[in-house]
Amino acid sequence: MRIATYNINGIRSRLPNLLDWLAREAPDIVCLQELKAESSAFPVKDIDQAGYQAVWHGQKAWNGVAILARDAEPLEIRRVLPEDPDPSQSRYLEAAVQGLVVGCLYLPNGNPQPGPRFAYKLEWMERLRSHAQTLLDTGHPVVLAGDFNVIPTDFDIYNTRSWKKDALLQPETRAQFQALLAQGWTDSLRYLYPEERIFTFWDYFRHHWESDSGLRIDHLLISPDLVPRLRDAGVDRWVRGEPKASDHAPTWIELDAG
DNA sequence: ATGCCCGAGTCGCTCGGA
Repeated sequence: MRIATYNINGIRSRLPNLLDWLAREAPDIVCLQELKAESSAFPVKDIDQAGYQAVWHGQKAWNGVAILARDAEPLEIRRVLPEDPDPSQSRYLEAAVQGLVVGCLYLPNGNPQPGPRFAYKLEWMERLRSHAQTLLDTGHPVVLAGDFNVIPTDFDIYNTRSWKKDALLQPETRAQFQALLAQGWTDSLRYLYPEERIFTFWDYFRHHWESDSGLRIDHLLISPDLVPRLRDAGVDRWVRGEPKASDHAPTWIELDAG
């Protein structure tokens, strides 16, 4: 079973890219972020014709998350992070699907830093950590997947020179991410490929895709009981090279049947 | 120290993204 996370950066303008990817890679479960569309504008019919059922939580212009399942129905558990500092932002969606609990998240960017946006990011991470502990305590197999907007280490970025002040790699940001992992979560891609340079995002500036100057910020964290089932992980880089591509590439894990 | 390249809405500009 393959589970993917993909920051689509506008589902309306990039629906063809999404459908091409679904048709070619056929992931079983998909977490989408940055729909940039209201819930009423979610392309249910196209997703259905592609063979997927979905739950989604949109928002006008910004944010927005969805969980898709191929030939299965995702059962919504919640559509807001408990005690979210600003629940008007659609950044979290959780569903039960294929015997898993899947949390789809779009963590705040946090720039400029310092400032209220960065404070909101750290507060959100605090709330995520609290909820993540609750999920672990249930004993269910859980995948937390999404755009974390966290560069875990300097090995996860092509070069830190022009990013020193960026919210994505500040010590406080990294400490929060490490504290999350310390609860018992596994960063699946890094776990399987500790020595590989892996990127999931290349910004539109300065020909960063062409020079492979990327970041690893899209993550799939798995609960302890899923580690023995972790078969493989990767990034569908070809998607980033398509015309009108999102600045993120789909990132996935493969799990053995439970 | 700032812009670069994008999508979306307020629409020919600003804002947020990362």
